[in-house]
Amino acid sequence: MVRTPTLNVATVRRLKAFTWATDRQIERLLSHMRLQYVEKRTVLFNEGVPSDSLYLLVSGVAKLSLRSPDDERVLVSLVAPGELFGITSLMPGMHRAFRSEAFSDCWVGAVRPEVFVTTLLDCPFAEFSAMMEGTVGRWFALLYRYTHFQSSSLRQKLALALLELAQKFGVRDARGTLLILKLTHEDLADLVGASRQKVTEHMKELERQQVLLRDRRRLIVHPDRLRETAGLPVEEK
Amino acid sequence: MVRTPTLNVATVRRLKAFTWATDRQIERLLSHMRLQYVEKRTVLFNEGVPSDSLYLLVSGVAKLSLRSPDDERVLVSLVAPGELFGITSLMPGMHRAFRSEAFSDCWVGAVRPEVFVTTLLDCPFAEFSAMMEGTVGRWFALLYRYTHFQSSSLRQKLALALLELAQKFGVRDARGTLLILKLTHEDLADLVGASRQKVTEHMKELERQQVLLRDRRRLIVHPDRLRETAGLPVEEK
DNA sequence: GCTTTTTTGTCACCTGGGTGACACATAGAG
DNA sequence: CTCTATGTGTCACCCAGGTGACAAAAAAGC
Repeated sequence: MVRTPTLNVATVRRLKAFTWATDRQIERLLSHMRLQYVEKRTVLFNEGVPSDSLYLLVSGVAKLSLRSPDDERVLVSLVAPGELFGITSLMPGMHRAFRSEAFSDCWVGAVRPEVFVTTLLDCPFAEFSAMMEGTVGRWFALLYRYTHFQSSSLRQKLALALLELAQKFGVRDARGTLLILKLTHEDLADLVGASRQKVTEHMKELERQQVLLRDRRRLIVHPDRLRETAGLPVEEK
Repeated sequence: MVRTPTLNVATVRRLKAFTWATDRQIERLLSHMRLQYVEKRTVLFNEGVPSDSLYLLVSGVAKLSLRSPDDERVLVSLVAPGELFGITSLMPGMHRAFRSEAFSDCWVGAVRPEVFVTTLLDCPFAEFSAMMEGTVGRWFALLYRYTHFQSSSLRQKLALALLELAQKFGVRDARGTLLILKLTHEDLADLVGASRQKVTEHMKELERQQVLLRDRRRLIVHPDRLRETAGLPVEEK
């Protein structure tokens, strides 16, 4: 049988969590936290599902991972006791970026993100949340790209990078999405961490496959086909 | 000659920046923002320097990059007009993670992070900042690792991953830093995106080089030597 | 326009790391 | 203490992508 750990201010302090908060704040937070036991290998949440809870790892080790195009698991990070995870819940309407599962038997505390923010910061959740999105939201996109790079071929990395560029610099055009930047193959190579020569080869190939085309030194890409060559689920939005 | 753009509420709205803020808030923010012209290829800040400003890209394209062990530049991201960058300034005492330079001629607006937070969120900067560190700080470490993976050999990736694990799960020990986890080579392989076999080979080699040693299934690492094999500057802290 | 510089396209060749296969070691489970 | 499952060590072989080299094509100066 597993003994339920006591979760009080002293425990939280020992875990070095919320070091900036006062005892009173932590007490209030704990009163809203539900403690749960998660057995090794059990999935706590999956990537893609709406994120409505924020978690504190009390004991054990948790694991964040994602599924690559070729259905392998990429281990993104191991979570140590005292760490918060499931942070996508702090941004409005965001879905889980990673799957979380217990790497060893764990005790985790779950809170609603609104409660977390209002008790610890005394500021409306909606505002905080918008602020987070406006500031660190972009960095999540980066993390997303890089974690997905991990298990991808050069072709897929290129597609992923071009997709990100299309989101940032793209304008709709009769022929697709026009990137309002003049990028050399060398820039792209630096972006995906490859050699210029191979980028040239793959770009040529992508052009041949009608995934993109070039008008002088401007690129026009076809996001859906890019998404396909990147090996992403062709999501509709 | 370059014409200075006007920076008013309408411009900000057009850029789709701070969409959640009220006109009044934006006005106040703008009154504290100093606009500057950055010529193509000019460095705005370098990685490692203290971060005391937050930037809004008004026009042009900015570039974030980092220097890899073998002195190549990794292009981390291209910044589009309307994006905020230099976000490390929102976390207490953090240094710049990337170098930022103008990819094309740019106009950027700079604000002090305290002003940014207090005008847009009406909450003490110190608290917000601590909150950011406690929540998204960990993700920065991840981003750091992944961006550095980009240009690294498997050996270096392993060293980088072990360093991160040492920070999270390490306890000091007579022989070095003991990782309080039982990790298989397969786990490590998943973490660095490599095959189990090669991880075995490299771990053996690292053991031979006294970078780490094993006590049954527990690892004891030597952070300084890891940092060295990872190709990081051997920082003292 | 003409010249210089920067990009692009394509080779041939090399190498780090992936794959499959299998023996050995270790650790839980009973 | 034995049995079984899971992890480790080491092969031989293969391939994606790096490297260097160079010609053709575009841009950028002037």
